[in-house]
Amino acid sequence: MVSLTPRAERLLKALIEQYIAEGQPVGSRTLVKQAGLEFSPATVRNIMSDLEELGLVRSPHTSAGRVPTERGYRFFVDTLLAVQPLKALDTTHIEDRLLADQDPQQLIESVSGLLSQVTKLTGIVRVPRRTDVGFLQLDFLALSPTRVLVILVTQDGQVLNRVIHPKRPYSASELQQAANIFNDAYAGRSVDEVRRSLIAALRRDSEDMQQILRSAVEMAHQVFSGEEIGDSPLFVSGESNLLAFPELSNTEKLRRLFEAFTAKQDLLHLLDQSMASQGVQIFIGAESGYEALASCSVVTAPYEVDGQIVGTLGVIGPTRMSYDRVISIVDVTARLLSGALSHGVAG
Amino acid sequence: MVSLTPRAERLLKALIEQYIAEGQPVGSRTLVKQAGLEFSPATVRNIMSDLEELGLVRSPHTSAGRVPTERGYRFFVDTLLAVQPLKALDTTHIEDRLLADQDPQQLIESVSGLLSQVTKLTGIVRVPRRTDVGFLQLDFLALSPTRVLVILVTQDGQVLNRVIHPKRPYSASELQQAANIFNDAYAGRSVDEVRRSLIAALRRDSEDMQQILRSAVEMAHQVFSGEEIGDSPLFVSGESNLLAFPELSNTEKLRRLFEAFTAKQDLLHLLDQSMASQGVQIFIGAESGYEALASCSVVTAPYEVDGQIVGTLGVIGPTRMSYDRVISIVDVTARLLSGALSHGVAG
DNA sequence: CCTGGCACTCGGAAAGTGGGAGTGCTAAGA
DNA sequence: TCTTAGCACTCCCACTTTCCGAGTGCCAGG
Repeated sequence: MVSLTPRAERLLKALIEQYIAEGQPVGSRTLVKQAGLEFSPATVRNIMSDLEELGLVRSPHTSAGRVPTERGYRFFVDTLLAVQPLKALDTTHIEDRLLADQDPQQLIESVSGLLSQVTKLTGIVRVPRRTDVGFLQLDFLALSPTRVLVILVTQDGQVLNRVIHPKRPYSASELQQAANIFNDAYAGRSVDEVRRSLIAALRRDSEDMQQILRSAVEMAHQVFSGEEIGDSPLFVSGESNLLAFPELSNTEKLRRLFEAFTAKQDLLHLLDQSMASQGVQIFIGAESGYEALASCSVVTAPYEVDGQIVGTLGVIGPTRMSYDRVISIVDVTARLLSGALSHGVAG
Repeated sequence: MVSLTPRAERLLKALIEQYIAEGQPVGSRTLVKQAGLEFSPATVRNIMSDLEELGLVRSPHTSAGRVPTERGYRFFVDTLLAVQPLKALDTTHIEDRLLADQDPQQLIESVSGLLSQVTKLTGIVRVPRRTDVGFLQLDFLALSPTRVLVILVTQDGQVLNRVIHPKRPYSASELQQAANIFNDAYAGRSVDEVRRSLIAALRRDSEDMQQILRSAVEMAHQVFSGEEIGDSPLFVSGESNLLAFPELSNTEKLRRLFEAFTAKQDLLHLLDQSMASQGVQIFIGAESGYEALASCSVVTAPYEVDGQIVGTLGVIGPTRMSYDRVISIVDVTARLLSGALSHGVAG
């Protein structure tokens, strides 16, 4: 939409890079020196004035240099930024960290920590709990006469457990039998299907069922109706990295941000959006639409299992972040995670 | 050790209470007015001078009022503080929150959130994973030809699971048989015992064993040797509450503190100490022995299951915290949690 | 031993100052 | 027409100065 002369583009790029590196408003003289431009500060001033009219930069005050606006960052990211591939060193570092951990669930959880360590920002990962996953097995174990441990296993290896308090005591063999009947009845169906059938079965007249299956259905229902299945938890790591940025150290802003990390609601919505599209997505400042994320940018990328997008990971930092580096890290991490997960499932 | 005249005690108490409430150095005049003392500011000054010599208060500078020292807080907590019982309202609030959640593991986890919400400080809970707990059942489930899900259940209802990659593929019935043999062999022993026997069994010549048991032992070993059992995770909630305190907003201090929350190592050690003794324990400032906790106090209390201490919970806040309130909240929460857990196990 | 009085100290807010970085504008040069 | 040097101007920031008030310590009298 905005079109600039090549020279103006070059200038804007240099300005933003300088500002990202130093965090100080950039003046015409510094810019000429730093970027090795072949025209004079006066010319730079003229061009910067144009850029200011276009809303790509602004001066905090008359005698300060220029600072990128959110629109400026957006233009920079869309048009000027050539994301170069990560150094092999970094890639292997990430790869090593991802391969060290074999259990898919743990793997995904550890990724937020990995992202925060590599970027020195805050890492976030939305963990999928697919509800179309296959049901594998249910177990009833008596812990005490009134407490039964129900263990639900899905075909992708998730294990969910819950302690329930049945109406009457069951013997170990009764529980065993109930589990067997239940497993036979529901083998191979998806978790969603099982949940629906359970609800239907509970509505139906209990006379239709064997007494023992009836009990099994009742107990199983308490696990299948739990929030854990289909719930999408969010892992956030490295919040304290953000304390290092002076532009965020405004206590009120920081407080809001940290509350958003705790509440997670806004972040979840944001990551949902990201899940709808492929590749790296970038939300700069107000673009995210959440007040708490003002003066922050979020870089996200979905990850896949066997070609299907199942979750999102990303990084949160100040708008003044090293976009090229962060983008490539997020991108590579998403790819490597997808690979590790698909690999894991396949063999 | 230190003994004060009743008047000096009264003065110190009033001073500390005032300082806790306002956060500003307390002058002689304010103290007289605020605490309704029947002697003059000059007298108060004399007494404060004595208190300063004893190291219980200090002035930030010549013409400021007095501020409690850590020693002063310690004396206050040990001698002057009469912890009044919590209002019934608060108690029932905590009680409700604790009863809402039935699963012991979740219950314990939610307590840190509860503590942080009620105190507006940071809540911490050390979750026990006792290794002397009884082994209940092991399951082997084939996820794919090369991936076996191992599920370990203890008698207190903990469920641990791990995906392993056995050397050769096993059929479902082989796995079932292996689990049966294993469960028969180790039924009723403690997790620790099982772990030890597994190691011993692996050392012994494999000729002694049935081939199938040998496989079971090898696979089980990978789960029992995992760090999860006997590992003691730590839950921390409400870190961002601490952002509200000006005395901590020094960025460097805050950073250290948040890093301690992430690393958890120091906190774990501290809570271990607390677990060794009964009742509420208070660590004021440097008493904790951890640099990161400077100008913070930690109030902890162990909680029990059936009369035996299994874990610790507590609150971290600035040294200038409302000790009486925090102490009673921590105390009540520990008692109620103990009750809820013991109740749960018993019936 | 308490208390009023008084001199003293010190921090912090308010106001003043100078320097420097940076701008916009203008006019001359390419 | 575009670029550039020059210059006046602006404004922040860091520094100093000033001033006030809160608070202290000490002394002398009750």
